[in-house]
Amino acid sequence: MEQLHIQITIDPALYTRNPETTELGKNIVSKSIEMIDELGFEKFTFKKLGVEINSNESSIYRYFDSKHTLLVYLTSWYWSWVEYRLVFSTTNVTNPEVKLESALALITKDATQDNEISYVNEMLLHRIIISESSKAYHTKDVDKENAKGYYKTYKRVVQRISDIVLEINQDYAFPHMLVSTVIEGAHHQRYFSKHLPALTNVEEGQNTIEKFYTDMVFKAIK
Amino acid sequence: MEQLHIQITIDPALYTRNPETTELGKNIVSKSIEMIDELGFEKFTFKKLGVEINSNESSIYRYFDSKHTLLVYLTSWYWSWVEYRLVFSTTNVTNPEVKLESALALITKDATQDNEISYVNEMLLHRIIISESSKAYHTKDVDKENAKGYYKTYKRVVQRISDIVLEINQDYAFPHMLVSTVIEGAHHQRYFSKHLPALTNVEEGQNTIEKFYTDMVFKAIK
DNA sequence: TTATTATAATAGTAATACTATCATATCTTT
DNA sequence: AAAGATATGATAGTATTACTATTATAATAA
Repeated sequence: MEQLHIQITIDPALYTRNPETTELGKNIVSKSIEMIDELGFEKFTFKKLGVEINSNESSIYRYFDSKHTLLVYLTSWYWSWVEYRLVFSTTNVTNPEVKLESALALITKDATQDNEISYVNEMLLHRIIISESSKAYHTKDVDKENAKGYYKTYKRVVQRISDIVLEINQDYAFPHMLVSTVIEGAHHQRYFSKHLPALTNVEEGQNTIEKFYTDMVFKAIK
Repeated sequence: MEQLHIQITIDPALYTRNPETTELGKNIVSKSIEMIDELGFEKFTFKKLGVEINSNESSIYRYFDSKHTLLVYLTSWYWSWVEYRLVFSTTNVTNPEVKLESALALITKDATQDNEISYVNEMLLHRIIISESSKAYHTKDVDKENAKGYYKTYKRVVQRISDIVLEINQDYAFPHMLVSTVIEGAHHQRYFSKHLPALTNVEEGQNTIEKFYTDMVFKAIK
């Protein structure tokens, strides 16, 4: 993709100090992605992160008030990034079928290295989203957090793709369900293919996940 | 459903002492379901459970060696229960389309109170599965635990329904993906309808989730 | 140069997820 | 009925977690 020097803007509700504005902040985001990928969210701690970036636990707390909000921040970042690429790849495309195909490719394809934003490793982030992101909203505080706008960017992506679905068939009754099923499903299938293959039919290097969901969606809305 | 006095058998790998064999064990299972539903998995602890059942933390550890294995135990129990009802509702049915419809109803419908096994509140358990069960396999230890058979019952349910799909269309290439997509999807949609309604099109009392997935599956495999 | 702000270092707290030990109650076997 | 085995309960202890609070120091802006 072209180098556009875009900036992903995150809702200030998700941080106490904006990590994008300082070196320390960017280190926190950058290294936390690596460490959550490596340790898993449960074993990742701000103390360990502090050691890795030669900083201090207390300094990290000035940017994020808990490791939970950091996770929500990362998922929000991820969905903003998806939204950007979604808009980029669908504007000026008139045929809604073609648009939907690009959109589905975007949400079902394996992420490839793509260094648009220097301090975020999008490939690792994608892996975190697959294995950890559901923990962001499976909390007893979902409703409170939803009210604060924590999940806005995810909802916006679902809305945009649902709109494309409705362009193709305005009478289809379940566009949001269909789109969120594909998004969550693609994550699950990718996780299952690695860890619980009995739950999938994924074949290496065959784009099975993309094929399966593209086929499913177009049949569903016809 | 008929009272058959069935017993759900759980793989001994999932407990250190079989909770079904003692009053204390049954209390642990019973009350843990209530408490996980109420507090969420993160805030639930063996200490709090001990207080509630007038027993002791250390006694609970004699049945389950961690709260994580207790969660896996509960999900395994749930899938065994689903499998039992699945077999019950599909044997002697010759038409595979009818079988698939029952199977889909079973995995997409809202659970109703059904006191077959006295000490397990299946309705609450279903709610736990919806909001907490993905935490059971989103661990860094999945592979190890999978090797120990922790997710066997879930896989068996997926296999059985996949077999029905293949009875209808033996050339369909993605039966396991389709079935696991529906199972996970139905849980997500039910959770979203309560907490993140922008991601669904659920309408109260309309069986939207069942309708959506039934429609989707039959179109997909044709 | 002073004032402001950011960061680092240290200490402290309540809770968590356990493990270990020992006493007591209960149940089984002879 | 006594002796032995087993289950449970009570208590204590540990390392770690997820923070909060305080103070010192370094870097930057007015």
